[in-house]
Amino acid sequence: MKKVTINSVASHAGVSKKTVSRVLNNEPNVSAATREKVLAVFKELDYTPNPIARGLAQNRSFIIGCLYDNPSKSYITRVQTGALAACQENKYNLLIHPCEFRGDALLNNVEQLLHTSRLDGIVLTPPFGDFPELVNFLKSKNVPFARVASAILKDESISVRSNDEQGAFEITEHLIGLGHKSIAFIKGHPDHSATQQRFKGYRRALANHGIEFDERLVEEGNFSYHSGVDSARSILDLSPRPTAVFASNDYMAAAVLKLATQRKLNVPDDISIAGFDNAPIARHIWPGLTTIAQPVEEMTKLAVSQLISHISQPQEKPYQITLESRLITRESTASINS
Amino acid sequence: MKKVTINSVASHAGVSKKTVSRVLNNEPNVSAATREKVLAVFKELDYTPNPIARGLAQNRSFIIGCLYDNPSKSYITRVQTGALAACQENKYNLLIHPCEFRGDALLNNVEQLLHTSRLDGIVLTPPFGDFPELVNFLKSKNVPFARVASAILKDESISVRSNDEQGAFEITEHLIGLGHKSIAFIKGHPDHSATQQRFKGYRRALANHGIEFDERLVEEGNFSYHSGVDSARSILDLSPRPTAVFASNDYMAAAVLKLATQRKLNVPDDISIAGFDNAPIARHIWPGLTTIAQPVEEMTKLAVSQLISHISQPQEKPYQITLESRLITRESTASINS
DNA sequence: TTTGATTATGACACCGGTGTCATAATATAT
DNA sequence: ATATATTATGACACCGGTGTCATAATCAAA
Repeated sequence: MKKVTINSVASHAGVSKKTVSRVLNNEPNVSAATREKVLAVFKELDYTPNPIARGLAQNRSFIIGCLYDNPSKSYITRVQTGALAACQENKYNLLIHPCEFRGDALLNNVEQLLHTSRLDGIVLTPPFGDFPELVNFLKSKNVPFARVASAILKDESISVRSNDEQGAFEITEHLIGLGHKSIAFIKGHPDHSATQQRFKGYRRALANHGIEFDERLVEEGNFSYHSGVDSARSILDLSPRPTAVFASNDYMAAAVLKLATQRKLNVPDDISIAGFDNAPIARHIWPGLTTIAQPVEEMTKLAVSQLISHISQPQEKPYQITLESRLITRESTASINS
Repeated sequence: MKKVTINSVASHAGVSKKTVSRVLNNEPNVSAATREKVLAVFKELDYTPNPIARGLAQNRSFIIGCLYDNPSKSYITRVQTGALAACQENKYNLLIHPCEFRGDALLNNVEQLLHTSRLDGIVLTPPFGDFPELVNFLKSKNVPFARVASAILKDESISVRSNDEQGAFEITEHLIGLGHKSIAFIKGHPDHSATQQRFKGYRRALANHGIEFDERLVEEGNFSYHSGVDSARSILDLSPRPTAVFASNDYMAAAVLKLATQRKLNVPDDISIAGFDNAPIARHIWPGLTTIAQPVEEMTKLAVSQLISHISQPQEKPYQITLESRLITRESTASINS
């Protein structure tokens, strides 16, 4: 099976390769007859342009890099799904780059990545979108990038996020509506802007309902299941014990649930537990976790689409957008009197 | 900042670009002095060869595709981690390709993928390594591929797997050792060869210990949590109820655990539950699941390394290797008398 | 019909590497 | 010292596309 290139198409169609190239790229100044002829040869020979050659000529790789460092596998998978969807629509490839570095090592690692892989753009998923050094580094290198689920920045960068503060507010309000007044809170990883946002939402809900904020009910977690276990221990040891716990993500909430169950506490009768993210585990455990669902795939897809169109048309103005999240109630939260 | 290419290096070092290329690729016939000189210029100019140009010249993309369709996000992440490790060592990129197609649509989809992305090779993760049509298709197209966690094939293809049959045997034996004689079994997805292997291990353990195989204790699942719920319902409705359940993966085992707990059964006192894979959920729930751990990252890394070296040195004989799995006991299984 | 503007097309260089082959430089054998 | 084998190096074409520019073909206006 011989290779089909632009040259074979050109000679087959009896035109120059440049004309074939014009048809390929929908450039103007090709007569309808010629266009038809060339398109027919495309079909006949089953031609697909070679992205490598195109990349060399245009100094592009058609590859988007996706930077992540997240303990939640399900979150990563959702991010990838969204990013892939956008890439496939635009004939781009996605290069995944898990990365644990911080500080200078991070910048070096990313520089290395850009240098060797010749990425056309890069998606920053949490927490990377919230590292000013990294964002400024990319700006200084003129590398197009998009930020997903990161804090709003007063600049021209592409950013798609969801309303963490509002989600946390709603789920806290849900607990308050069930009669809870002593609601413990487990924070997420301090590097993630979502951590601050969710905490803010929690406090705003308390304030809105005249419940005094109590420092002792707040634990520092880092989104990992393990950190949730530690926080859960402290919270369940409190006396009086809070009647509800709101953990900043579902893994930590699951840890609270596991520990509570180990201690023969009944959830939700003895203690209500709420999470965040609607990770698969939220419905895989008993009782199912009340949580907040975010459109992670959609966020990422939007961000990557926008990134790609920005790469092709740099004049286009990038946008920042915030999507809505949604409260999902399951069995882990109940009225305090039930 | 001007671009550094092989030409700038060549003129800077006062040699031809071909000589620079020789140094780059560690080719022979370069004098030590020249080599030093060129290497110094590499450092001085911070030169990295352009993989796109190299790819065009050698008709390679330096991209490995990873085909998957698996309900378990954690499994996918582990596969990706292993594949990435091998790719990075060899300066390859990994293209991830989730794919739900079957039959002809699958072949078309893969052909499309190969055509447009110019992959140098492809990794088949479960269940794709067990689709003869796909394997034969790749062979006929002369596309290098490696199979991960798939059944042994009597051919020359690269394959790395773990011993599912033995793992299932051991965990079943563990249950038998605890005194269980009525052990239900939930099968996995029929497309996966692991499904048959695990079932075989279960039956072999029963036979080895003189326990009669009982068809009624076997349920058909598909590795998804949801299928586990259905199977769990049937099993828990049996009368007499089995004293133990061995599910072919942890998600289905978690479903059994959830349903049992909902029905106020005590695990493991009323019923023991065992899973397979050692997914994160196995230790995120209470009680933690007894399960079999497999070296998924290592398997995939080995497979991809082998694939890449096969691409560079096609004469090298590909190998098939089987790695060991390991029993992990947690709280979900206990002696029948306890 | 002639002229000028516009559209269609192709020749050719270029992107940044690698492969082939000729030749220059050096080492070894006679 | 000469012939021969071996090593080192560079010139040049090529991979498969795109960009630039010259020119041919077509069309509208004078």
